Amino acid sequence: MSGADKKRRSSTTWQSLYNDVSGRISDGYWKPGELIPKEVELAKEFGCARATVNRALRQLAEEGFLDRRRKAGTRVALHPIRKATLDIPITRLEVEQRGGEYGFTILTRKQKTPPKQIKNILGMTSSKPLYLETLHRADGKPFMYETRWINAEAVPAILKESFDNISANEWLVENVLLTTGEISFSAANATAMEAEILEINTGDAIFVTERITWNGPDVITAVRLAYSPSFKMSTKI
Amino acid sequence: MSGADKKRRSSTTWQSLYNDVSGRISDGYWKPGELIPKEVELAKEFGCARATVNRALRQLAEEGFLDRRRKAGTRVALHPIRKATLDIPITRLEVEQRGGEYGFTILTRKQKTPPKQIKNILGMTSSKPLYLETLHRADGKPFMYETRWINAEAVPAILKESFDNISANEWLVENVLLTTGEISFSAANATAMEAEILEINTGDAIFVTERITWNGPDVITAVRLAYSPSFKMSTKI
DNA sequence: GAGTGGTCTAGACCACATA
DNA sequence: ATGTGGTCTAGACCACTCC
Repeated sequence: MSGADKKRRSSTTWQSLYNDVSGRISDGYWKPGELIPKEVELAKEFGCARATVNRALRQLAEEGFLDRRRKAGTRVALHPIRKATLDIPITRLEVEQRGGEYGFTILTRKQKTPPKQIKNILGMTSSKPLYLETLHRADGKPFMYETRWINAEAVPAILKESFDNISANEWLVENVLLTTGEISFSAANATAMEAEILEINTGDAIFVTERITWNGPDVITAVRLAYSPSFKMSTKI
Repeated sequence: MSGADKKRRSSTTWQSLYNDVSGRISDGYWKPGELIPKEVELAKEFGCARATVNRALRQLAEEGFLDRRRKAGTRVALHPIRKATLDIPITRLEVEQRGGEYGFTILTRKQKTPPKQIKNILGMTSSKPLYLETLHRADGKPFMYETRWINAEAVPAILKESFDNISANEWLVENVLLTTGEISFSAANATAMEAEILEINTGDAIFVTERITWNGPDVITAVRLAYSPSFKMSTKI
């Protein structure tokens, strides 16, 4: 080996290995359910460090193409579960990304006793939660109708916010960081009231997302978003 | 330092660092938009290797909480875009995970000239694509109605498949690996025909997902799934 | 040009699941 | 008990960006 070679980087990057392994799966060289060589062997075959192999295989496992288990080794996934990643931006950005001009109106804002269903979600609170109804608009036209309950005990500062310039959505995102939550998507027929607010017909199919957000053990907010019928949520997989 | 200490693992793992950094963000020690210390500094502060810091910060960045750029450093995300990851299993598993017994019926199966809209998606093909309508059932009741176009040129083997024991969905997953695609979710009012098939009322809101799947440059399949009204898709974020 | 994150290496120990 | 992936370290070079 010449002196000029002694510092030559291996040309195997984790991404190139990722591609090579992908190729072997997609062209059937390794079949679903099959055990693939262990990290040390792949490292030797590709002339790179085991850490590099690990990086590539971990990525493929995260994406659902490989199943990895200690001692048992790495297998090609039998049922590659595709994972679709949806970005959930604040509504203002969602509208702006679609090229619309954002606006919103607070339709209702008061502290009130929640119905039992919401009470169960928010848990025991000594003070009444804040209830908000907001109509979000794109280019002046109704885009989405939001009904939200906020646990005033967990976020007392919100009672002082006017929401003149910032929606509850955005306020919470900026003031309550690192939350966890559950989100669901479904379809519903617009009620008469929803139809009037969104300027559509009663019974029109609307896309609904519901979210419950926690900060540690405390429920912060429960929200239902009813989108205008033309709404479509999409992503690459 | 005693001999017994010389091999003591550092107690800083990338996950503990992940939690520490998360904590500093959520309790406001580092605020949105703020530059946080560089990797070398954090490594020194936490007494670990830079690679460990990198692992923790990379994870937080992937999850949208940090913005990282070479030279510019690492900042707390201004608008932490939450990412919801949806698992898209094959329909059989989807039904079984909900505790139902899976069944399906092929309602239509023929090669035919597609409407213009589908032709645009599939691209120029010399042979007619395969058109399939499938009703998927859970415990015998309609669960989801699938209409699918398959590019017979890209997957000629599918013309020989009877689909007696395996749905088109599942066949494609097992035979065409490592695809890319686009997926969208929306709501629609059931047409009279859809209502009859799903045993619901015309106009009922149904949850619709549409997918286009590529294998490299070739479109493999375009499919529309119309779910029974009670369907709700949910995930943690 | 210079600073920061991105990645690779070689070696080591650890944790977990299987046999 | 043993084998495999999971992780950590210390050091190095690279690549992208901002100035």
